[in-house]
Amino acid sequence: MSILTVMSISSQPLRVAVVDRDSGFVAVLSRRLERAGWQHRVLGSAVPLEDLVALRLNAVVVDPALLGAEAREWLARVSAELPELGVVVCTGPSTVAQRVHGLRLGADDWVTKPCHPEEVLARVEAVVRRRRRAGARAEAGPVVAGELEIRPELFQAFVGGVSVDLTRREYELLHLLCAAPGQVLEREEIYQRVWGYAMAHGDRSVDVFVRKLRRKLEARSPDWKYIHTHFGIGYRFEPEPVREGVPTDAPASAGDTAPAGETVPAG
Amino acid sequence: MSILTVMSISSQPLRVAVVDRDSGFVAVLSRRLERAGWQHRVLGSAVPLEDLVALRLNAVVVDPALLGAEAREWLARVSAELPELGVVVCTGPSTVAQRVHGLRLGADDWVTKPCHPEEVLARVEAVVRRRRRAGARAEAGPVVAGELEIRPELFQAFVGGVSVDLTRREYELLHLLCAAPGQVLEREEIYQRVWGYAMAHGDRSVDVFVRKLRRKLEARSPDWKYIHTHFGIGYRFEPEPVREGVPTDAPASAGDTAPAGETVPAG
DNA sequence: CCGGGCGGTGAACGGCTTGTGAAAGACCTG
DNA sequence: CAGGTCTTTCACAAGCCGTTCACCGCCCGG
Repeated sequence: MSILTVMSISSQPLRVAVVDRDSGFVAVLSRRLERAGWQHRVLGSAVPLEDLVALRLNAVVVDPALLGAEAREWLARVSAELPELGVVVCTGPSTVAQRVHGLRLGADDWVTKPCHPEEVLARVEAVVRRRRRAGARAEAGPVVAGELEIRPELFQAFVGGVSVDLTRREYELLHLLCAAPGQVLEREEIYQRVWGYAMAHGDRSVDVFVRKLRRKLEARSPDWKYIHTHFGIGYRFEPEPVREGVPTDAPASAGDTAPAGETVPAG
Repeated sequence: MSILTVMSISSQPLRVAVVDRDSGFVAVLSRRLERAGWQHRVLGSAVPLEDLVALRLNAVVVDPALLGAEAREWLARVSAELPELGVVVCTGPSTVAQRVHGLRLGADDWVTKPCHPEEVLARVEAVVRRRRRAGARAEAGPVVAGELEIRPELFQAFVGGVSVDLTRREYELLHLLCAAPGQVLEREEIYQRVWGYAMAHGDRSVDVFVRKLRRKLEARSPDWKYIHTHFGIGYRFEPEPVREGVPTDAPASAGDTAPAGETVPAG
């Protein structure tokens, strides 16, 4: 219980529609939603998809009994046409509901009444969280930086087309650096954005992970340097790596005059 | 109510023939079809294909018991000559072998009696929808990944042409993984899409079924690794499996450059 | 030239995640 | 209702990863 409360507090308010006629259920759930600070609207019957769009909802809690025989179709359309909208089916103990569920209609989750409002909230949150993450990953286009390629939709990084095995932190750190090529990122900011909270004084995690990344990347393309150190500040990612050791003669002279740290790519 | 309007627009009435002699079943289903506004016709025995064409049907619900010895041929011909026509086989208790056999001959789906008329309707709708956009989408098309092949129309998987005995959950999990080769899928997403609802905290079902799949697959092709673990994230399926233990020397240099991590499948 | 601070690096510890076998429970079948 | 299969849950083992620490080298300011 207390856990659920904490969770709903920590998450930002959501916009939810409840499509149900069970007055008792609606009343309890409604109160709970209000207490969580979520904006919600109770609907006595299903509405056209267009109206759902107009409500700018994050999720909808619906009893398919109100949808009749078209429940399946409705849910399928919502799922297909409103990818941002989470759908939690909330049914009575009927067996038909279970069959419908078995037929995989397109809802994200289901709850059987009677149930705790807490549970509904928790499931709605889980569904929305998942939808958001999936959407974000699908939206975030691939990042290409020289031989290096990051594909968020695959959750993977590639060097020269070959996938690099990265842990979660490694991947997120590399993604962050790659997304801002040529830009110097302060340690504090890196930590904040990868770890999600403020860096404690004396924490060396960022350094250690930069080390790990360097090792894994340079194992693939030796004598290329992707991550540069800025003393007293942080790190910088270079998409067009500068060859170390042997300075590539031709570019070297031209390169020294102007571009050294510059982002200006092959162009 | 408004939803009904939406629904009737989206799922237009279908034309269905029911080939069955089970009077109880036919009566119930008939009434339900009428209520859904579908035009339907009950046939006491199988009819020549030409007549089916004349009826301009969207789908046919048929008990193969009525087809007698010609059941196989009939189904095969329907499948071959009437690609627009969905076929839902509705039988009494049958073995998996019989079902698979029927599906192999061209049926799109099957239901076992006794069953809820809702279920029949739902399956017919699904089948018609699938047929309508067939060909273009690989929705129900076979998935081929290296030696592994998945044929949704048979509900079966094959390794090197030999079928693998999989349970429902195993099959669906493998299908999901295969459909996204090279992609890292998070546990929550896997659970959501295979189980159909949100994963509860601490649920280990995905792990257990990955274990089962690994065991069955690797029993067929030892020292090949299909399913890779991404610590703290989820799993990834590799269509072009990497041989474990001994790094294949010759292919290693050539192979590393291109094929390994590539996601781009055949089509 | 020297010293202090900062970053590089390797290793080790602890916690958390996953692998794995088995038992309990749900479901279907006969 | 009995028997089997499939699914879920549980407990323990194994392994990985993230963090921290210590030491050393390097950069920068004096």
